[in-house]
Amino acid sequence: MVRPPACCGNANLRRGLWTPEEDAKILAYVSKHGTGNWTSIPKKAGLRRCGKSCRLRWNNYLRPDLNHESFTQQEEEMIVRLHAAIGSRWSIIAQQLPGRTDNDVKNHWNTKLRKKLSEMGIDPVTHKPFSQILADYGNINGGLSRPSAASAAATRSSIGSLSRDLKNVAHLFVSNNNNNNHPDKHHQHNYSSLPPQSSITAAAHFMEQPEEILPITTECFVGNKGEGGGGEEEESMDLMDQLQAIKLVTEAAAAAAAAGGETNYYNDDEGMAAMGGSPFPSSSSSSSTCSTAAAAAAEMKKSATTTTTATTPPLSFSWRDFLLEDDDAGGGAQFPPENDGDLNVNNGELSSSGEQQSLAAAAGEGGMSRGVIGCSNSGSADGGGYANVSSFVEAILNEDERRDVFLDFPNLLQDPTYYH
DNA sequence: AAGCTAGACAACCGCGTTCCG
DNA sequence: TCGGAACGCGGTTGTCTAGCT
Repeated sequence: MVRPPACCGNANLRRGLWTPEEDAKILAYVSKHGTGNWTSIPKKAGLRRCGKSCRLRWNNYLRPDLNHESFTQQEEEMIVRLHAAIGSRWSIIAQQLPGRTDNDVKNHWNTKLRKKLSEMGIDPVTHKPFSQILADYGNINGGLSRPSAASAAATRSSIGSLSRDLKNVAHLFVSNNNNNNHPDKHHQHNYSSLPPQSSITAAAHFMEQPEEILPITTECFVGNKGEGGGGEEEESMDLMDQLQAIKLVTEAAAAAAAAGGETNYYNDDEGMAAMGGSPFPSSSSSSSTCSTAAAAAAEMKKSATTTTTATTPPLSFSWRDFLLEDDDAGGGAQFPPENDGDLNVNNGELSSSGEQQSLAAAAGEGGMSRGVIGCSNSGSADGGGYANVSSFVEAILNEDERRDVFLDFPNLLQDPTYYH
């Protein structure tokens, strides 16, 4: 029999949905004192909740830097791609989506994206077509014939080398950015001497080396996290570094495609049709193949100021990209996707102006449904309903509390990193 | 109008990890 | 070094709403 957590075992503690009054209390308290020890916060704030519940409420809903609007197309792409790469590591995926929590991402995946993929005939777990899974199953039973061994091996080789290359590029990234993060000098590749742009060249070069055959699995990305003491592999690469590696390689693939005159824009009408009958609207520019942080930031800033522009390139995204077909698929599905897989900068609309949006997101009309502040779920796709409403925090705090907060902590409601 | 159902999402639970005395 | 508390994370459940019959 497992003993319930001490903080939650008290029968006098409230559970269930939060009331606006409770939200106001915790907001007022955190505004003044920050988020220290969560177990003591409910008591000090006058809440009959356990600390864990308070922390969850704060992290998942009340934090001023959260984006309460519906997920954008770019965010959905990011989620699906990252899920294909690393599986249900929601917190890591959420880190790539400013203003989103792991719970947000997880819920959105479970309610929307998984279903979308399934409707497209793609297994949301393996990101392979159901038909291929069935075919593979048949193969296991000695059934269906496969394409020529030569072509299959070639494809497998390129994928295998890619998985290795991801690690190599990640090391490059690590050595370029952390300088001394890797204790083992053996892993400090020469590429660290290359300028940042050269990483793309290096990555592209890696992708042409088929001499090693390694299966590409999620373990290629997460297997050596070192979590729980299980990291036997000598290269204990941080997952965020791995994500950066994915980014680099996808950039390299995009650059290679561009050099070869290939584009992947709207090249999958079938997939688009499956997603709802039309290509995704190009709600913002995400054309960045920029390789430097400065360029990415500039791109992000640019896109943040435009919602729709006729001149911005169409979204370089195909749902086929999300297929993780292996050897005999032959349908153009590749990993990584050909187009730009920039993991960090695609959400310009959320980042630079994100805090203002998130502050305003859940207040205003429709922001108080279900008796819980901010459960608007209005899903206004253009966010127009949020532009001029008072902030989310303001909506919760009453007049006096608000005044106190602004007087005592003028930066609180403007700096999303205030608490961290 | 009432009942039913599916969708959406907030919140909880349990477990592993990290922190700290 | 050890043990307990705190924290973080992923899976699951609960609750509410909207739409349909």
